[in-house]
Amino acid sequence: MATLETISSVDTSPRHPIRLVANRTGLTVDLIRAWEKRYHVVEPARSDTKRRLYSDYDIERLRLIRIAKQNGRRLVDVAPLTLEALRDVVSEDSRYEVSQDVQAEIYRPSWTSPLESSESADDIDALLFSVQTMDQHRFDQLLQEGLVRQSLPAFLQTVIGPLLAEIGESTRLGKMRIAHEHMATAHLRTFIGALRFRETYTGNEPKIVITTPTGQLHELGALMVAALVSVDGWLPVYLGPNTPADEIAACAMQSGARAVSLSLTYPADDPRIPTELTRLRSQLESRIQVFIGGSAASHHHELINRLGLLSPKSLDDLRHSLNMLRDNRFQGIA
Amino acid sequence: MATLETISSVDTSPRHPIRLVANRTGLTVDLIRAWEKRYHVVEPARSDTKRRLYSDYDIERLRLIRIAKQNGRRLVDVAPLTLEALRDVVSEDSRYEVSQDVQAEIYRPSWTSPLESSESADDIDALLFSVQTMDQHRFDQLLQEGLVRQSLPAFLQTVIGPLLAEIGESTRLGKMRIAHEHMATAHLRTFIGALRFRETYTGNEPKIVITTPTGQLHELGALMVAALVSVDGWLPVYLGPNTPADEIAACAMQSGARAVSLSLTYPADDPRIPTELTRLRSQLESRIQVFIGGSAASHHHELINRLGLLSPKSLDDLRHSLNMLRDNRFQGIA
DNA sequence: TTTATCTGGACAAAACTAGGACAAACTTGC
DNA sequence: GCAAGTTTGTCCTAGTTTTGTCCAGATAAA
Repeated sequence: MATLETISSVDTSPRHPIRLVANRTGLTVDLIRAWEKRYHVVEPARSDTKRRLYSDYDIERLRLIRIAKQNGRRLVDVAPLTLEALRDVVSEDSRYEVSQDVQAEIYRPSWTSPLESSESADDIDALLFSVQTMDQHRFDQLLQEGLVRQSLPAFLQTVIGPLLAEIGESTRLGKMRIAHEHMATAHLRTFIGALRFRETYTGNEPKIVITTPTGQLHELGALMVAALVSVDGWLPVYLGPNTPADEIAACAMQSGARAVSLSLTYPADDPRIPTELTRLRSQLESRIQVFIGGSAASHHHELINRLGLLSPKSLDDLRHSLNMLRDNRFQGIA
Repeated sequence: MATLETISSVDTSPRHPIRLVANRTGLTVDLIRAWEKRYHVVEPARSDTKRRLYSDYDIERLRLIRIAKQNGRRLVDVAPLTLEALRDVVSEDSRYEVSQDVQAEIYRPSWTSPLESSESADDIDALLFSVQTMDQHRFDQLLQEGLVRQSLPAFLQTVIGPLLAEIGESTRLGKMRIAHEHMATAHLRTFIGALRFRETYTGNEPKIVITTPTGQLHELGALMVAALVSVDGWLPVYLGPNTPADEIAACAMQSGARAVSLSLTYPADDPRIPTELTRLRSQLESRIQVFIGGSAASHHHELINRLGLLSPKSLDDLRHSLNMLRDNRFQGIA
């Protein structure tokens, strides 16, 4: 099954009814027809009884147009664009949409906020509720729907991140059972894991090894990073949680990676962390950049500086650093 | 081995009356007949007195068609598809995308032969090779392809199970690095996790809580069980690894589960196991069955018997026990 | 006897189509 | 900053197709 390579050349054979298109894009049936009527956004083929039949190509375009609109683009402007052009536009916008949202809370500009922060908060509440009622199906469904409404980086940063924090906190305070947390974690693991396959793979991407060091058993942060970087044209080499420094180094070497990303969450003060990080840095070629993220990264600020590692302040910051590294605009320690 | 032939492909022998089919698929009796009348969705065999007799294959197809409809497909489009083709369609829908070229494979007329054991061995070798070369894409691709060739239960039992054992053994002997094992585990976690979405909910399925007890950190066995039981019309409530007995019990109660399945692998002789199992059994209503599986289950044979738990000898055995449990419930009192 | 299934057909609800109306939100020009 | 125009999402009507349910009379099973 050519999951990966076919995404770049999307199937144009018409076969999907309008209802399915609505499901997948998150648009209403009426709206899809209205767009066709007014701007010929898509011109689906017809069955012998005049029913519309859409191709995968059409669906992907509609999905992207929806996101472009959410980012403040006007329909007239994006309607005539090809799939490729749309991808560029959306990818371009996604670099700013998160930071815009942060500003929105402060300045509250009337013109646009790609995602209302209240909307994200509603999403999170709905997700938390489905966890508490152990409604797995609803939980998965909400995750899928949330992703349709915004781009992946925005979704990870405004919904998944806060959701994880909230679940952790609720469990710690006893507002939620451990069983609930486990269920949510297991489903998120599956969901985020599957995201990595959404993006294109050409074979020329620079590689980045992603994992957590020995003692760090929580992998969701690392997995989010893996999903995120693949959007920007990196190929994640994902090792799951709890990998010894020697193994990380060996893996980076064998795969020819340009960077390593580690996620630290719990326990924050594990005594093995300094040892492992030091060991890792010493075994890696100096051209390989090491990023440390996660809620516990700040506990090791000094160590990180001393070893010459990088500790991005947010996922967005990480993306930015990686983009520079990828484009060779980044001269690390030589 | 008797297990192999029973699970290698979905049973096509006709034996189920229409009522049972309706119960298992969530369709009404009338609707099943209407679909047959109009689109020849299924053409069941008949008894000597003209009663319809459906096979497991038919039931599985009907369930998938029901799901496909829910996703917005038209009956005309999905009615003529084979079971395999339907699986792909449903899988594609529930993930919004994935393979674009399934169609090409779908109409390939050749009926693939049930697994040759040598063929499985080849699959496993190829998979191991891709792990050793850290070729993630090849690894994922091989997993996908393997699944197309045989049914999910067969695939889990003949490929994934042995593969896991082999990887574990190779790592223990130093033939493979820990990094390789980690990469393989992480990808398998994603792959098997995603399988659960291929199947689905009518809302009436009996539930089964699936997890591993405190101290057992390996979740792949449990996850395989989750994927497996969903094929047979159970709704898995999956909690990931390392769940305390109290939490398992609470979860079973809140979700109204009919059964609990635990997987034991490593460490095999963890002293917490007896305590946890005893605690679990005492907190659960007696109508809830508890199944213990995994390579370390045999270390606790005596305990399992004493507590009245069940320890199926294989995945196939587990399926069988669960089918009996489920049908007792659906058939009700005669 | 009572309950379940069979066939064939009728009927109704749901979904889709085309064309158009309308109001809210946004832009533009002054 | 206001008025006039534009863009855009939603809704309505009326006619068609698709799909789910129900009925009647007959036969089989429990």
